[in-house]
Amino acid sequence: MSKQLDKIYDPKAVEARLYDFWESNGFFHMDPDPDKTPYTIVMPPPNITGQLHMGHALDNTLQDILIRFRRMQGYCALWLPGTDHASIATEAKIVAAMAQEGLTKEQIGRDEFLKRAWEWKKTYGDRITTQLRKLGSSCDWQRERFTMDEGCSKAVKEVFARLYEKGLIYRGERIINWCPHCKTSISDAEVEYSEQEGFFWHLRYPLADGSGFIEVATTRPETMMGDTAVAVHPDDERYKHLVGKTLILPLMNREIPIVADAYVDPAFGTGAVKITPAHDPNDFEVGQRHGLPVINIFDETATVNENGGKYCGMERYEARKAVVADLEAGGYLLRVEPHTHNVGECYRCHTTVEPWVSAQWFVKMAPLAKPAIEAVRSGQTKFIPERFEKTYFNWMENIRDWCISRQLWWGHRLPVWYCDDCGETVVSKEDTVTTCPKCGGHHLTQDPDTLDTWFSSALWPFSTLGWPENTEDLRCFYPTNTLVTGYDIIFFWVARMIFSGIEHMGQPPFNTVLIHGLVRDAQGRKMSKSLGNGIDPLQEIDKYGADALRFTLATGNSPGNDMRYTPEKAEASRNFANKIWNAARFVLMNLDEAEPAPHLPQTLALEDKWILTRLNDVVKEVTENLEKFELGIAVAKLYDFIWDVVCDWYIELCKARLNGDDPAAKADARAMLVYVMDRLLKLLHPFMPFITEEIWQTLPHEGASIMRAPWPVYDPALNFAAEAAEFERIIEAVRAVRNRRAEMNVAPSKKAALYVATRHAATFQTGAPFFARLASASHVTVGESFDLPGAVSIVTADATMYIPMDELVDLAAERARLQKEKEQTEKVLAGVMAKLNNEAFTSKAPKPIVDNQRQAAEKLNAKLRLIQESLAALQ
RNA sequence: GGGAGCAUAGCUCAGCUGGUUAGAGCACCUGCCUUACAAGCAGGGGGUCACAGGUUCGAGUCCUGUUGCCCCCA
Repeated sequence: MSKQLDKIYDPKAVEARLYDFWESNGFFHMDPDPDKTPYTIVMPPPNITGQLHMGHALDNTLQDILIRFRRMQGYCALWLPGTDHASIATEAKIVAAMAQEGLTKEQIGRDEFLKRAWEWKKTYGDRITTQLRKLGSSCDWQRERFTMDEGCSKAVKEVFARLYEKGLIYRGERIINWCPHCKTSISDAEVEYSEQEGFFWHLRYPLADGSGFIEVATTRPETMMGDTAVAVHPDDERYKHLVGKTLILPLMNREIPIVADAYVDPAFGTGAVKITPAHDPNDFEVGQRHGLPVINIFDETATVNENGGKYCGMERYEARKAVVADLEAGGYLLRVEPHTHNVGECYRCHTTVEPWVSAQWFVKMAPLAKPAIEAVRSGQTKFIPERFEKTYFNWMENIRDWCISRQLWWGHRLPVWYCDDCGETVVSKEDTVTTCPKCGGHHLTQDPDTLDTWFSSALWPFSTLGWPENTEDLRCFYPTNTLVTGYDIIFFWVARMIFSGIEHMGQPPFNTVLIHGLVRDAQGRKMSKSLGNGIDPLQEIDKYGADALRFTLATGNSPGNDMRYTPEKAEASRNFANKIWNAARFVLMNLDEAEPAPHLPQTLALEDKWILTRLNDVVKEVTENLEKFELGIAVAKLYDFIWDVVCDWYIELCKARLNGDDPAAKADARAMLVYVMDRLLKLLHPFMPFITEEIWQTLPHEGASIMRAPWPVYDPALNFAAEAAEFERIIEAVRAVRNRRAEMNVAPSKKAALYVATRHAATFQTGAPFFARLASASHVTVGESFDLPGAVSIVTADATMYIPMDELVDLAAERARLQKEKEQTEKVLAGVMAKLNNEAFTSKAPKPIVDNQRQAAEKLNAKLRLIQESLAALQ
């Protein structure tokens, strides 16, 4: 015995050590290599505010599996990591932290605030990357990037300037989504809608000429101070005669027109809608069409401003109460009915968003969306699963211009200056602009706003590779290959990367988007901070090991689907790790000091040919599954093969030779075990990197690390289909004996002689030692037939086996059992024969399927014959 | 209102382009400390694959409809 392993695998003892070993040896690093095909993944950069959560764990596990697989396959495999400045999320956290000290950002000013933000980045940015290391992520840390580092900032300015010059970025006074808590605009994608119980207030707006009134219904009475019209459908007979007349806006005593607009649904409510262009996106458009004034009644905190008359200074919900009370007092409130409606919330702080008119910067989407749609339509970029392409098309085809300016301080400041002298707008890639290109003035002020955090993320696949410089990295690794991410950020990020890549690089940023779902809790609920049901992956790593966590996440996963995480699954994965560990212990304890590197022995036993054939199949299938991104299927196959085939059978089979007297056979068995383990560890390495490395290093091996070892390849020379099938006969017979003994409650320790009557004498002669070891046979006799009255008989398609155990045999029970087995076999055979006797089946079904059924029938017939013989012998 | 997904063993889920007698893990039952592993070994019970039609030689798998549950978009 050369080395010894503990009885139980202890992840804590190996993970940190192996990670350091990999990282310090540069095994994660990849330089452009003209002799290799590149394979690139850019990591979705986690926010610097974040802790590693299950979503990250899943996302990065999948990426790591793919990159380790491709690296072993010999690709120039680069996984580029980094973090995101997450403007709004980070700023909110810093503001909250400052509030603890009783400070506001206005008090300390922009420069001081940014200083704090960078300190924050320094403190918390490293936390998440440390956590990614614990997971085993084999990303190239030498290339780690940050969305606000120098290179990314340069790319941002470059893109902004280019798009501005092309007229694809513009500034405009528009209605946008405003978060009164974060005090910034947000994009359409950043608004989440939720159903809320509310009310429909029916109001009476009197006609100016005193001839009556119009009834309007609204969910937001407090916005009435900003009403500038009432709209009805042009074909609505009820109101046709009123169009063009004016109404007196209650409480405000302002005259507003009645307009006709097809936007109004006559069947909804009263068919008359109050129009508040400043505070409703649809009303804004109606207002545009009819040239209505826009009266903004809220300030940046959604508090009523001076346009709101006596309600000035009231917060929006307070104003609602006051307005409703006054309407009621004035006789304008007709009735109130309950009503559920969709309310938009800020995706960061969940404050109800206020539609608000303000001057913002936008990206003109139509020209960018068109080629981005085409790239997916043509298959240049594929989504897995494909159905997400529909989601993507639907969004891209109905996309509105992207509001990119944010009234925040943490982020990329707009590269825009305004000339104080002549009012010129200057966009520049330079850090500062001192002279106005129009009037030559020197008084320029930079726009105080920053960019939407997703503006820089959209450039991630090329900004991280050196763009706008034409670097070697960029030439080698762009376009990247696979983007792995959740369906929840297809709009935020994936779509924007695609159009950005096409616009600035001339081709889409990746060819495959592998979409995964959410990791939910045991009850299927979304893990969330507010529910407190989040499971900390680091705690799970601590309990079960990183490999077990990874294995769990990979096993339960199929593309696009959510999964549940339960500790029981992690436990099962840990048990699997321990199983491999112990298999390795067994191999190890049989090895000599001087055991050579993995190789095949000169002489292959029948069981060797069987396992090599099976292994070969697994190599082929797992490789294919991984290439098709069927990671969950690949890992399940490995699990089954390693546990059920190698551990439960092959290792047990090898014990016959290892414990025998033939030194040559012993050496062969040892070599085979080393060879098989070597292959298995390699196949499993992408999923369970730590334990596979630890074992691989202990066993004879070639190379410095398993993570740089070559991926196993299917070898036609090692395909022994006929011998493998021959060996399966033995396995089937062993199973049948065990089964029979278990039924009879015979303890394994109670050995008994076994007589095998078969036409495959040679095969069963070879299998004799296995019956002894695996089927509690004290002695095995193989022959053509035996006359053993009163013995227990066991029938397979290839053999009838007898165990003389007189004291245990109840002849009547034995007959009943055989009768039952006979009936069962007949039933199955009948099903098969029904197919074979069906002319339509034999003529139309593919030949292999028909042959398969023929063989099945043959086997069943053989078995039936043997059962009948046994029954006859019992008479 | 538009679109997508899911429904398979008690629980969690596989089942890829239709093809042996529908699988796994956990749970359950029986027997085992067989010198790698009790986090284990051997065996077992348990499913009208949501429902109703259809296509096909053949449907858990494809089509249509129904029901239920979730999700996204407006």
